[in-house]
Amino acid sequence: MPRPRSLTPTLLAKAALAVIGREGPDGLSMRAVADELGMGTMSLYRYVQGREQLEALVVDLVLDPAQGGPDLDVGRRKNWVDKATELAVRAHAVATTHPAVTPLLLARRHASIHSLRWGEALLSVLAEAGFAGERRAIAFRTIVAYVFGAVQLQHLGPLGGEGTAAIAALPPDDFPLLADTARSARKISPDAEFLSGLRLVLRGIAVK
Amino acid sequence: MPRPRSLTPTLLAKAALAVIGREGPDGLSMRAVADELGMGTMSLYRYVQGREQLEALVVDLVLDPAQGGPDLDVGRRKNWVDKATELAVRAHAVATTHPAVTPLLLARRHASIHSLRWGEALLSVLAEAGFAGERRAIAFRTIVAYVFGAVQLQHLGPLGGEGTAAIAALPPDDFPLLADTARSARKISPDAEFLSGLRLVLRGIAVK
DNA sequence: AAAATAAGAGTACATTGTACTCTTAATCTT
DNA sequence: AAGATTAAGAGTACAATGTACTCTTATTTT
Repeated sequence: MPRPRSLTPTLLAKAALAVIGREGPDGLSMRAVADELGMGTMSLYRYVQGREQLEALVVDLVLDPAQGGPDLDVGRRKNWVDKATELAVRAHAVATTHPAVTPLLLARRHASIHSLRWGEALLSVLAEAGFAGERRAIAFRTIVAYVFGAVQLQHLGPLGGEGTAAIAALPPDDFPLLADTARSARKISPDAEFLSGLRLVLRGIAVK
Repeated sequence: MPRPRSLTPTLLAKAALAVIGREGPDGLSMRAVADELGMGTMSLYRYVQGREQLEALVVDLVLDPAQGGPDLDVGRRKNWVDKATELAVRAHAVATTHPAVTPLLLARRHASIHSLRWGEALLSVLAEAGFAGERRAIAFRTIVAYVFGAVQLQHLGPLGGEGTAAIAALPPDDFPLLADTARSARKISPDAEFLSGLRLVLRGIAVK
């Protein structure tokens, strides 16, 4: 009977994503998204409960496999390490392809169904590999901690980023190893760094 | 010639910490801190450039070894794995002792000198163990990624937390392994979980 | 054509960070 | 001892934000 809705959650999320893309993460506001859609600010509240839920929609959009999120099918690979690597690399790729969304992703990923599906997929890889009970739980949480820790590190730590700037501004004599590491790290691409670290983590889990 | 300052950065940080402790992380505001100190809001700006710097002061205070932050002396231990474990555990302990400060810690740790010192200490442990160049850089970043990923996970994921609530609200049939893992994880204390994961990571780094 | 109902617009307010200006207290000079 | 000096601190004001609440309007069913 009533007037039909003009938006879908996906449309809303895309508008928010466009705003973030144009104005950066801090440019996201209810007003900006409403303007992007040519609507009144308060009209958004017909679709989301508030800003938090809007952010959750963005995260959901980015993580949606149908929209470029991580594909969860790793059936082809032979051993579980390769399968887990594939899942982790895809998650990492998604998180770093949209750098402006990374903070949102880190903060709200746990509320996204796609994120849960990814977790379930990783767990099933571990289960197939024979992990069970507490050992599986630990292995799982360790991988997840590494993946999202690395994403966060990469977000803060790129060469032009705030982290490196702070280090560069310090007396290098007090932090010789940190300076040296920053130099070494400059030669490694973020993707290669992630992969190398991931191999170490998975190796530690794999060894009996 | 002028009137002397009535505050030190430490005093300011302590007031901010008190506010966070009483009102939670979202309760931190320039006004609240000023009230806590019995000053006008704008007077704070004689001591900090803005809110960001105030947050940095809080992080610095929490990470200060002289105030309960991670002690960096691990000379006693025999092998590098034990030393690295000690450093990681201390960092984890600090980060989780002040749960209300955890978000700040994760966001601004890189700007704190104490955090850099911790990094330098960890690197020197790795260097003594014979790691150098890219291998050392990777090992270092891997450990750091795990430590702060785990802190973040623990912050979001405790039983009463938002993460678990979201999982519990879902159709358990779609996420059998996730549900099972949540059950297994409930038996493990956060500290034990952190330590177990850390052992896996360090083992992966140690194996030739 | 009219009624019904949810969609969407508009207004208003509390909360925040902070720019700017004014007042005041402590020190140094004479 | 008194005044000059200078930064400390108070006060005011404003822009940006999230959102509660009310009013209007478009669309579908009767």
